[in-house]
Amino acid sequence: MTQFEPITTPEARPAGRIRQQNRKRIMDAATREFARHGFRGTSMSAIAQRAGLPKANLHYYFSNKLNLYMEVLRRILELWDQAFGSLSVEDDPASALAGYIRARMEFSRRHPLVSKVFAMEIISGCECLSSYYNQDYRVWFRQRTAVLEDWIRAGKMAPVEPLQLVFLIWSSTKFYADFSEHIRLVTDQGRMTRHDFDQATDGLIQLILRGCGLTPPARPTISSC
Amino acid sequence: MTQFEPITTPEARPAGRIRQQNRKRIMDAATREFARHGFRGTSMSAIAQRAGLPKANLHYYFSNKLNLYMEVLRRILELWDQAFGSLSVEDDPASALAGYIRARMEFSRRHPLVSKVFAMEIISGCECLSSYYNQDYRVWFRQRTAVLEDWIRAGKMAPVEPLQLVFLIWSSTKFYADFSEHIRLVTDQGRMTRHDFDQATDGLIQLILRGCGLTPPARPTISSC
DNA sequence: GTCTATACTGCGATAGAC
DNA sequence: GTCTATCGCAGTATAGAC
Repeated sequence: MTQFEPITTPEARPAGRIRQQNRKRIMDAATREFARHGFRGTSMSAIAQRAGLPKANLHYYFSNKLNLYMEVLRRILELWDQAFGSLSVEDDPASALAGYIRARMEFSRRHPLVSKVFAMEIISGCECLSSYYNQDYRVWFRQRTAVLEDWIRAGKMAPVEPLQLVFLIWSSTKFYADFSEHIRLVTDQGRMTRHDFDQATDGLIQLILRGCGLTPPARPTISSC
Repeated sequence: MTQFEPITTPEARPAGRIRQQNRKRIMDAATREFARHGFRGTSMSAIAQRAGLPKANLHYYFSNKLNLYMEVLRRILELWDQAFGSLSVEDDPASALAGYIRARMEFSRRHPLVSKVFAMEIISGCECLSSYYNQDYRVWFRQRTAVLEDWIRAGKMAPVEPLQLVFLIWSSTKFYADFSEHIRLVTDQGRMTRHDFDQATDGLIQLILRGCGLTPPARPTISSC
């Protein structure tokens, strides 16, 4: 099914530009709404309004609400997989962990809505995500903790419970996306700037690496103040 | 308005036992539902069903859905205030921070639903909580970070950005309540036991305190294995 | 392929019998 | 004070004109 195959069967149709554009418009709008109100709390009309389309139109692109939601989740998981490379035993623990924290913070900064949809789904009980957990993720996760165990066994870092460390990094970085409103209200400032994020990232790296008995590597100061 | 005042005016009525019981039943049921589906995603009928009451009955105890939600939030904030004492400059940083982390983890273990309602509300944009943030909380929060600053200035701990440290503790402990389903699916085990929580708590204390340049105090091993 | 009109369901909330 | 019946409305989804 290449892009240049002649349009014959309806299924194989490579979906016109307008269709793809509208699908994206809808999914972007849906992401915003789902991030704020979760699956049940979101209405198709709200999504339609945000996408600038009549609500009946959504059913032309997505068979139903659940289908749209699943597509949004699927796109999120793709983004996710792209964003975080895998750790390797050969890596230097300090720079590998720092890189991981940095990548996660960058994700929180660039895709806060995506992170929120994910958070909502998990808090709601993972009904739509459980299939995903059963597949590749658990393997990917074990591989990650296994690397940490190897590092500890080799004396490269303090004997930290790998699971706890991964959870710590997960939660502390995700926090800056999911609870941005909490941060905004507590600090009494506007939304965090790129610079704020950089500082928070460096601080987290310092804290966590020191917590693991590691010294943070020289931070790549591309900054321009 | 004591408990023994004669029943005269309707407002001052000390609200019969049954009424108080039913209110609690409803609020408990509501907490479960709100924790799972957020404000918009929760229906009054679902709450009624869980509480074992006809849905019209809820409107007898709470004027409307928003009112019920706000009451649930208010009860949560009370619990919150009770749970976490305030830090003092005189305290020993290590044991004070350890105590704080322990208190938060204990809260996550005992009140996961409460934590989830709170998380949902924040992710949804804090529309109902913003008034709370404007009042005492910000002061309470500043006082807390100020103590950290004092400790750092006195050379009692490493120069960590206080805000980041508080956020780190907030997120890493809240994680065990809000993302319990994620943990369950990743670890492929049942719900975390009390013992699991104790281990996670100790691990977190180790990691965070070392990250702050502190040595964890001897942990109060009341355990009985 | 796209929009308008509408069917049908379940929601929050209320009226009124008891 | 409590329950049954029901209203009005917003929700998802579809039918059918164009």
